[in-house]
Amino acid sequence: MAQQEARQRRPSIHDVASHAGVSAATVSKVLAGVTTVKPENAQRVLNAVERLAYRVDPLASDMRRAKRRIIGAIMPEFESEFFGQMVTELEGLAEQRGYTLVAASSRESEAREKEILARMHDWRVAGVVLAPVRNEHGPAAAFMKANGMTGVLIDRVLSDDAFDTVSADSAAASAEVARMLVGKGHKHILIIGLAEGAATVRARLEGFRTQALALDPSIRIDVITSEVSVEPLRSSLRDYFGRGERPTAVYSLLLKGTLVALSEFRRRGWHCPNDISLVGFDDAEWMQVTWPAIAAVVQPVRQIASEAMNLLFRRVEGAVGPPSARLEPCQVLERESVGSPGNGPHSGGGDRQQPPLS
Amino acid sequence: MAQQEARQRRPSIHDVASHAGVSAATVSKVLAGVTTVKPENAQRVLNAVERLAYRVDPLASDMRRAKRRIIGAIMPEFESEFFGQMVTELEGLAEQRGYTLVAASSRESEAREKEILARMHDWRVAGVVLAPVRNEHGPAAAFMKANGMTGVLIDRVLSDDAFDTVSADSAAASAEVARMLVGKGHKHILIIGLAEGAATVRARLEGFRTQALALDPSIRIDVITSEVSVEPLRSSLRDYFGRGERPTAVYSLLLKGTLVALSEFRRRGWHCPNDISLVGFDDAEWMQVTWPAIAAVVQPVRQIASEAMNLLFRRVEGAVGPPSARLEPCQVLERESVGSPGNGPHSGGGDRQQPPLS
DNA sequence: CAAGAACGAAAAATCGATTTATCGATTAGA
DNA sequence: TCTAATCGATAAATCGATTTTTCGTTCTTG
Repeated sequence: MAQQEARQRRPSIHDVASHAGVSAATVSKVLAGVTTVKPENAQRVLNAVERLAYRVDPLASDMRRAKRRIIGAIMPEFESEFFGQMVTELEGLAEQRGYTLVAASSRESEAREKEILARMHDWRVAGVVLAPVRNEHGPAAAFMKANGMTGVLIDRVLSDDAFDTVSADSAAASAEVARMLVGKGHKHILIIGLAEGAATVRARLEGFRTQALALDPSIRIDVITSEVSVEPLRSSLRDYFGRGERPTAVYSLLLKGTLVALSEFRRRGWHCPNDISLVGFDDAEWMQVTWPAIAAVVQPVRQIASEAMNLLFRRVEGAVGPPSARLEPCQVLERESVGSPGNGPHSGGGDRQQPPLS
Repeated sequence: MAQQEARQRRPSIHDVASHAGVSAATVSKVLAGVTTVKPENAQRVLNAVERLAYRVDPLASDMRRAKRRIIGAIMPEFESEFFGQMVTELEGLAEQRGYTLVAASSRESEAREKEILARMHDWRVAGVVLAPVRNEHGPAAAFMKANGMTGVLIDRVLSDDAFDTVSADSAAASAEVARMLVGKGHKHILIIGLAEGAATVRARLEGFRTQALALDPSIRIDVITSEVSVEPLRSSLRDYFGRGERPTAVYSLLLKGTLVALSEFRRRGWHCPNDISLVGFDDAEWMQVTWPAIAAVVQPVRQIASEAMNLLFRRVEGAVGPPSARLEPCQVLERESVGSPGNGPHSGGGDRQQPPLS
C-alpha cells in the first residue's frame, strides 16, 4: 500500500538528500553547480539523483524567486502561418535558456489581451512578448507599464517609450513593392488594408505612397481600408470595382486583404496578372503553388523572434537604458501575379497561355 | 524606500489578512467559497481584496495540490491552420475551467515529443492533450503510461488501450470522397500520402479503397506514399506522371500532399478540373479563393477539441473505466477542383471557360 | 599554542498559498 | 449548573524547492 503510494509520488529533494546522506541544501547546491561542496558528497548526490530519476520541480523551484522562469507570449491569433511560426520560434528560444513559454491568443480582442496579461502577471512571468492586436498604445501595454512588467512588443508596433520593439520594416518593404509596380508601368494602383490605426499598416501605406509618388508624381493611388473586420472591406472592394474603377494593380497590406482581393477577382473572372496584378504583405506556403503564384512580402519571422528574445532577456537580467526600436528587413518575392499593365487583354484568354513550366 | 518596495511587491494573502483583521486561513476560505465564515468577516476580506487589488498567485496555490491546474498540449506543429485552431480552442476550453494551457510544438519529432512530455510531467500538469507525431504507439504515449499521467490522444490516432482518443472520422470522410469521385465517373485515381505508419492515414486510404471498389470493382487505384518527408513524395509524383501515368483524379491524404500535387500540376501546366481532379484531406482558408477552389475534407476542429477536453477533465476528476475512442464526423466540400473525367480537353482551353461567378 | 580565518555542511527561514489540528466561545442537553 | 456539542476562527503544518544563518572543523598565523 505504502509502496504503491511511494511509486506514485515523485521523489522530492529530501528523498535525494536522505539517499545521499546529506541535507537538502547540499543537494540544491550540487544541482545549481555551486563549487563549495566536497567532490565526494557531490558524487553521492549525483548518484542518488540518477538512481531515483530525480528532476527538479520547476514550480517549487520558482516559488522563491521574484522573477520566475516563465515567459509569456501573446499573439493576436494562432491560425496564420506567421504567428504559428512566431510561437514556434519563441518557444525554442525560451527553452534554450531554460524557460517555459506560455503562449496565449488574444483572438484580436484588446479586452482579452489585457485579461491574459493580468493572468500572466499573476504567474509573475519574468517577461512578456506581446504582439498587440492594434498597436503599442493599447490597454495591454498600459497595463504592463503600470505594473512594472518587463516585456517586448513585436509586429504591429513601431516604437514605444517604455518597451523595446521589434517589427518588420514595413515601410522599406512597401517602398520596394512600389518600385516593382511602378517599374512595370502601373499608373493606377489600389491599396487595401485593415485597421489603419495600426501604426505598421500606416507605415506600409506611407512607405508605398511616398516611394511611388517619388518615382512617378502622376501616379494614381486609391486606398480602401476597413477599421474592424474583413467583411466591410469585402463589400467596399466590391463597390469600388462595381462603379467601374479599373486599377491595374492591387497591393494588399495584410494577408486577409490578399484573400479578399483574390476572391473578388474570382467573382469577376479576372486573372492575374493579365487582368490585374496583385502583391500582398505576408507570405504563405500556398502562394507558390497556386496559379498564378502570388507575389508577397516575406516577413523575417526568425529574426524578429530572435531579436525580441535577446532584448527581452537583456531586460530580464536587469539591463537599463532607453528602449530600442528595431526594424528587420523583409524580402519581396516577385511572382507570377505581377505583370505589366495591358500585357494581356482585359477580357478573353486565360493565364493558360503563358508557359507555366518553372 | 519601503513604500516603493511595497508598491513593487504584490500583496500576498497575509497582506489581505492583516488589512481585514483576520487570519490568512480565513482569507483563503472566503476566496474558496467556504460557507463557515461569518458574513461580516467575509465582507471585510472582500473589501481588503478589493482595496489591495489582490489576486491569488496560481503558482503558490498549486503548490499544495498533487494535480496542478495546468493542462499541457503537444502539437506536431503550430504553422498549419488545423493545429492553430486546435490550440486556440483548447486554450479557451482550459481557461473556462480555470486552468492554464501550456502548449508546445514537437516539430514532427518523436524524440522532442517525449522531452516535452517529461517537462510537463515535471510541472505535474493535471492532464495532457497529445497530438502525436506518428500514432498512439509512440514513445510519448508510452512515457505517459509509465508515469501514470492522465491524458487524451487526438488527431493521428484511432484507439488506445490506456488513453481516450478523439479524431476525425477519416475513413467515413474518405468513403464519401470515394463516392464523389466514382460518382463522377473516375476510373483511375491516384492517392498520395505521407507516413503510412500513422493509423489515420491508413484509415483514410482503406476507407477510400473499400468504398471505391464496392462501387466499381474495375476501378484502378494507385498509391504513392513517402514515409518521412515531403520531398521524396514530390519526386515520386514527378516520376509517376513522368512515365505517362494519367489518373483522372488525385486524392491527397493530407495538406502537404495537396500542396505537392498542386505544384506538380503547375509544373506540367495542368488545370483542375479539366485536366485532372483534386481533393485534399484538410481544408484551408485559401482553398476557396484560388482558381479553381480546391475540394477538401474539413475536419471538425471544435468538436475534436471540445470532446477531448471533456474526456480529459472527466479523467482528471477521477473517472475510471475503459478508454473511449471517438470519431468525429468530417464535412466534404465539393469545390471546383473536382469534375468529371474527360469533361474538358486534356490539352488546350483554360479553366477560364467556365463561368466563375459564384 | 591560542585566536582568527576559511571551509563545508546542516539547520532554519522563506516563497504564498491550502489544509489540518487546535482552541476559545457560544449553545444545547441532561 | 455542569458537561458536551457546535461554530468560527486561528495557529501550525505542508507543498518542494532556494537561500540565509548557524555551527562545527580544520587550517592559518602571530
